[in-house]
Amino acid sequence: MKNYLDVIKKSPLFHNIEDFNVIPMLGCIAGYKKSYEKGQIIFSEGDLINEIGIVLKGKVELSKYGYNGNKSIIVTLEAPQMFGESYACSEIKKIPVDIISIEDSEILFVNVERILKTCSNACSFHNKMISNLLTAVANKNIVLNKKIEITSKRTTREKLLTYLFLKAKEEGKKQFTIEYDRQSLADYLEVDRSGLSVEISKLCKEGIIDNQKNHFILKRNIYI
Amino acid sequence: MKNYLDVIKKSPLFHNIEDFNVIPMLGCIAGYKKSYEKGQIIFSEGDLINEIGIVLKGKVELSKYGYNGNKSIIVTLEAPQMFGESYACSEIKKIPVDIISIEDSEILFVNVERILKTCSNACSFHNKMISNLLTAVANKNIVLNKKIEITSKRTTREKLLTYLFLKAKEEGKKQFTIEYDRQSLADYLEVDRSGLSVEISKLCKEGIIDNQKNHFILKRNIYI
DNA sequence: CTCCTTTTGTTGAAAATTCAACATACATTG
DNA sequence: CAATGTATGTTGAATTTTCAACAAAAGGAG
Repeated sequence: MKNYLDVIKKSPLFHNIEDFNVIPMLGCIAGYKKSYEKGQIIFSEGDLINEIGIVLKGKVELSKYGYNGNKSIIVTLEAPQMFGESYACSEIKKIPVDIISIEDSEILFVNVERILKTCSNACSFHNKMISNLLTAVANKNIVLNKKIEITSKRTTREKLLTYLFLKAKEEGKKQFTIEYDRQSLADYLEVDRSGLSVEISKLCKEGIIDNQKNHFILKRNIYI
Repeated sequence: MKNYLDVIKKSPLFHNIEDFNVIPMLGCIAGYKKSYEKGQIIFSEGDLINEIGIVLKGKVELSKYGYNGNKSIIVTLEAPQMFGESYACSEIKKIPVDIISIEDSEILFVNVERILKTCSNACSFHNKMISNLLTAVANKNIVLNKKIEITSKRTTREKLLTYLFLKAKEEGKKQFTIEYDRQSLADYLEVDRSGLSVEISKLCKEGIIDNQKNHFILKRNIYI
C-alpha cells in the first residue's frame, strides 16, 4: 500500500512539520489508513467520532437528509482535505451527516485525543500539530462567520453589496476579481441566479459598481 | 483589585481545571487583567489580536459597520464569556468588529501562543486548557454550521421546519420547548416575525405541528 | 469560421417576504 | 382587579424573490 507521504504533508494538520518527522509523528498519534470502495459508507449520521479523516486518495461526499427526507449534498472532498475535525474536537461528537466514499478512496484517520495528549517523548512537532488543528478549526469558524454575516441580509442587493464590501476590505482595494462564476456566487449568497444578474445590472446602471465577468469595481456609496 | 477567581473558574477555558491550579495556571500563561470604563474601546476593527479576552465584570459589545455605514450590534457579552478566540487562534488575526466596554468592565487577557507552548514544568492542567480552547472553538463551529443549515433554506416555512426538525433530533423526541420567544426565533431564523407567526399558524391548521407558546409538537411529515 | 455548448442577462408571472397597522392575548404591578 | 405594557396573531398592500423560458454573449472544438 502506498504511503501517501506527499499528500499527508499537504494536509493542514501537517503544515510546517518537516518531512522526516511525518512518519514518527504518525506513529506517535497512532494514525492508520483505511481503504474504501466506491459507494462505501465511512460514517453514518449519528455516529460518535473521535477521529479526524484525511482524504489521501479518491473522493468523499458529505450529505444529509432534511425534514422532508430529501438528501442534499453538502460538500465533496478530495486529497488532502480533512473532515470530522469540528465534531471530533467538540463536546457533541455525534456527526450530523453521512460521509460516503464516492470513488475508491484511502483515508488516514488520526485520533484527536492522541493528538492532544502530549507524548512521552515530548516531540516538538506534536505541539505544532496541536496548533495546526486549532488553527484549522478557527479558520473554518471565520469562514462560517463571514458567510452568516453576508447571508443574514434580507435582500439579494444587500447580500451582494455586503459580499463585495467584505471582499474589497480583504483585498484592500476597490477593484478585484472574485473566485465565483454567477451560479456559484448565487449559491454562496443563497439567492436566485437570475435575480442576482438583475441586481448586478441595476447596480451598474446606478453607477454604484462596475462589472466585467468576475471583475468588480466599487465606485461609490460603499464605505470601506 | 478583586481577583475574580470564581468567575474565571466558570470560563470555558478553565473548565475542569481544579481551583488550586487556576492561579499557577494564570502565571504560566501570563494572563493579566485590565479595567475598562463604560464606552471605552477594547479592540477596534482591524486590530491584530493574539489574545483571548474573558469578561470578568461588566458588559462588552461586539459591533460592526456595514457597507452603508450602518452600525449593527452583533452580540453583547458578560461574565464569564470570552471573545476573540477565533481570530487569535486563526491565521487571520485581524478582527472584523469593534469591541467596546458598555459598562465599567474587567477583562482577563490570555495569550494564545502562551497557551499552546507547553510550559517548562509541563503542568497537566496546561494540556487541559489547550483541549478546552480547542473544544470551545469547535463547539462554536458546530453552532455556526447549524445556523447556516437552517438559514440557507429559502422560505420561512422551510427554515422553521428545519429548525424544529434539528431541535427534535437533538432532544430525541417530537415534543420539546424552545428557548426563544417569537421575536428571537424570527431573528435566529432571519425572517419577519409576523410572517413566522403566520407560518406557525398554518402548520398547526395543516396538522403538521402543535404549538403552545414555546412548546412544539411535531405530528407528521417530519422524518426524524 | 461555424457549430455547439455553456454561461450570463432579461422578462413577466407566480409565490413569498416584508412592512405597517391593528387586534387579541398574556403578564405585571400598583 | 383595573390598568398598563409586552408578546403574539392577523390582515392587506408593497416589495422582493423565485421560477421558467428565452435571448444574447462567450468559449471551445473541429
